[in-house]
Amino acid sequence: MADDMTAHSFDDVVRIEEETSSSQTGRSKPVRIEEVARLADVSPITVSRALRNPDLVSEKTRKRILEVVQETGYWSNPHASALRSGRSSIVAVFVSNLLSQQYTRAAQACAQVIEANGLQMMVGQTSYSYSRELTAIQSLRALRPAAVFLTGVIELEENRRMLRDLNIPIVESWAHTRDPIDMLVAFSNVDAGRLAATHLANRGFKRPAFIGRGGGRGKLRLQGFTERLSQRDLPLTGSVVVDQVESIENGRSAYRKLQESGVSFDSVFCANDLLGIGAMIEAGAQGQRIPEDVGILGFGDRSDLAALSPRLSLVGVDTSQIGRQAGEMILSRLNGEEAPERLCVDLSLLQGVTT
Amino acid sequence: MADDMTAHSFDDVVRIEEETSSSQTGRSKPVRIEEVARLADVSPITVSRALRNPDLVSEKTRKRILEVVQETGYWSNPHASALRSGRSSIVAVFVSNLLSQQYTRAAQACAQVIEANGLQMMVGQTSYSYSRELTAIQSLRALRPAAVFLTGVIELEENRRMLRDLNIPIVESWAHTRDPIDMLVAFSNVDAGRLAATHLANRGFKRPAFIGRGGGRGKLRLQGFTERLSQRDLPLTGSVVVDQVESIENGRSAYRKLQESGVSFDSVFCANDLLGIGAMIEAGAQGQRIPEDVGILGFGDRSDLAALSPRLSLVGVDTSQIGRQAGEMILSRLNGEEAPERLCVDLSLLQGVTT
DNA sequence: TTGTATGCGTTATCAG
DNA sequence: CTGATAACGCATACAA
Repeated sequence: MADDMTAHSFDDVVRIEEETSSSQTGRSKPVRIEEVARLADVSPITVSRALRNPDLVSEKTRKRILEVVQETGYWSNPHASALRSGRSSIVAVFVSNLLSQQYTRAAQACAQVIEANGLQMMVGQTSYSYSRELTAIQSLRALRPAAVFLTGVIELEENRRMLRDLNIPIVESWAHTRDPIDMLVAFSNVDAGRLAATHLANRGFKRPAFIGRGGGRGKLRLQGFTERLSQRDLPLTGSVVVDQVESIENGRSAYRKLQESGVSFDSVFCANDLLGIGAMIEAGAQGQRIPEDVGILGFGDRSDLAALSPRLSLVGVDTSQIGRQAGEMILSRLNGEEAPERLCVDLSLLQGVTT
Repeated sequence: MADDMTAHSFDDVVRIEEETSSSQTGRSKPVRIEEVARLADVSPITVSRALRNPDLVSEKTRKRILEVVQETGYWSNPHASALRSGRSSIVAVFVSNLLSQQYTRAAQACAQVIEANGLQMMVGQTSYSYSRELTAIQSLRALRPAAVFLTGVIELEENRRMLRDLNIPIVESWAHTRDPIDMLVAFSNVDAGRLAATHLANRGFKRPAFIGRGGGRGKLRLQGFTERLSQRDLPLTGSVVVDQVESIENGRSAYRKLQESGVSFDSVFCANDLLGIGAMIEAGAQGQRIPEDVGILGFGDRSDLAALSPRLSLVGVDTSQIGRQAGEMILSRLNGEEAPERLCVDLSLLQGVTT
């Protein structure tokens, strides 16, 4: 089969010419502030001010300067700026995993907020590893970032201190913690479990079960789930703890495992992204009617799961809201305004057809 | 339901103390090259050389310098370095969409390669928009990146020129094009279609159909599919063109649409990530046996789809290979070595149970 | 409101 | 192989 695949064809890439190119092209040397100053007939420092603190420059000169900036396409050299001021316009964002949309969605939302304000986002990956975390923080520290946003909470005291010593706005997120390094945007994983239990109880299910990870956030979700169930005088009928939660297949097998355990459940709270979809698919494949025979409730990022499997009911978090909030907190602080130290992001129930 | 959700609990975040902290902490002023030089009893420039061009410094002094660097935790200031040398250690990576694992997987792989060599990755998003592309490129240009990697091909001539004028290694990717700006890592979308057709033919299917996007790469995949089918004396039995390819639901509805079109097909090539899963689920839900009643063939990133739906057969690309190759090409060029101008990434067939 | 003098930390250049 | 000197482009501090 391979042999007839050797020659490859060229894909059609449309080549688009610009309409009226007003911008200078082919320029090898970037414009410097000095040239702008010369053309606007002011000193370099006035240009600098006109761009960073417009209020300090008279209406008239400012206008003239901005015109020249336009014409020349001047863009300040961020390295020179950072070197002199000791602070760059880079906001460092550390995601736990670049491959998980939960985190990239937050990063993206944060980027939108800060980029609108002339800051740039730099994404790094901590890979759930303390040592990677350390290296990432070290090299980013050298860049003198203006602020840091993390999709997680830093646990290692040494890494916490290193970040704190930067003396810049730091936003941790994703989970509550008693003493964040600086600011925090979180949702409660325990509440997620409670909300799931409340919902299943309200929908009239009597024998709820649980599928999820045994540690970390999964554990917390189970804790809230169990607690609220007992408040509603319902038993936790069964539970399956899984390690692998990366694929739909994991959800299917966990569901089968729950069945094999012999308990008689009428509903399941699947406390992790893909587990819910897997359980739904497996139940459907077995010919069970949903939600008449069994109710399935998932958990995860609202937008992700709604796109992936729009019929699934789920306890949802809006992770892009986390990123947006983080961005806004950072901006406030950089502008010298007050910013909340701790923000709580709402969980919500997204009603599909499975409960 | 909401009212009993107001109080939130603190999640258990383990706080970990470092064991034996040999590193200096609480240091507010970073060490400068001057101090290292003083302690090693050489001039600053020798320290600089010892770190960047060890060969130019004698074994003995180099050893002494590196010791001091270790002790002091010296890390060069990238801004000062970039300012003076006109080149930073940042590699700019532009992904079309941060939310698509296809691209982030490539970015991640590229990061692994370059970070091992002391470079840092900065991720930007072009969002499939020419103007976003322009802004992103402009602000990144200011950072004087060492190289650029794009998960796509730049079409707008003005943007192409801007990148070319940077005079640094540029890697485009994802599709073939006649004249890349500099280097290219691509796979052939037409070949993907050919490979799909060959596979279905070899497996004995007689009436293949197609589901995919009507434009861009989808079109190219259909082109190759049709061409190869006719070479094997098979008809294209039916085809459904969709715009939305973001969810499994889109795949399910496309499959129904194909059925409603009245044609009698025995297999489908779904030329986009989630369409294949959707078709597989829908066929299964209707009680059709796979692959006896109908064969389903997907297309996409190997690792993504294997994780999401391991049973689906698919024409796969290893997008992390694209990123890795790009990273290596960049490194070669930065080290003054020769690097290939164009690299072709293999497509492969991942055998699941659906064909 | 604007300008002058100076230095941020590094590396290119050239000399030894 | 090593060092002295200057310069990268901007923003702080202070003066006018």
